[in-house]
Amino acid sequence: MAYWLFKSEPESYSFADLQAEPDRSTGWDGVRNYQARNLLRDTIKVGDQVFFYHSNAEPPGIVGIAKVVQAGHPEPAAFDAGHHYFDEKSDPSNPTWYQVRIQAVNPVEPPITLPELRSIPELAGMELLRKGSRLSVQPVTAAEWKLITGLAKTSKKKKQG
DNA sequence: GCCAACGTTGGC
DNA sequence: GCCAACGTTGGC
Repeated sequence: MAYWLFKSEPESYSFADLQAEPDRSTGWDGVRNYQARNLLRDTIKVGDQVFFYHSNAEPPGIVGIAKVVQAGHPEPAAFDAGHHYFDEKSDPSNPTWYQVRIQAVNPVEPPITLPELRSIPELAGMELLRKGSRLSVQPVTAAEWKLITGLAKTSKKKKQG
């Protein structure tokens, strides 16, 4: 069991969009970075848990939790000539791009914002907070996961009084 | 294999 | 909208 953080711009695909899917799940397609592709193809497994992060948002932050329901498999969109993610250089017999399927578990309400994450000394080494970090699929350590989900519960209790 | 040019990401 | 940081491309 491992932990990950997936970035998405809410304007293109939000956590609400994921929750609105018929089975609350989607194939995580459109990743066009080889480091992230390798994680999708080789490393991410069924049952792994995922922070759903909104980038280019106001504010950016973790807005939900999802889980992996299907491990890495070739990304169909890359072979679909009509699709935005079509890649004519990708050979179906040796696919370039991979996806996993994730399913919404629950929203994080209120979201845990980027400034909030930055304010926590224990998270100083987190990939997301690294200067210049752009990886859209990135590992999260068990300690980071535990700490952040703990924050989510705390803020939820506060909200409920 | 080097590296400049270019495109993208994503916080601010 | 700006721009720093990064990845990719392509000329040489």
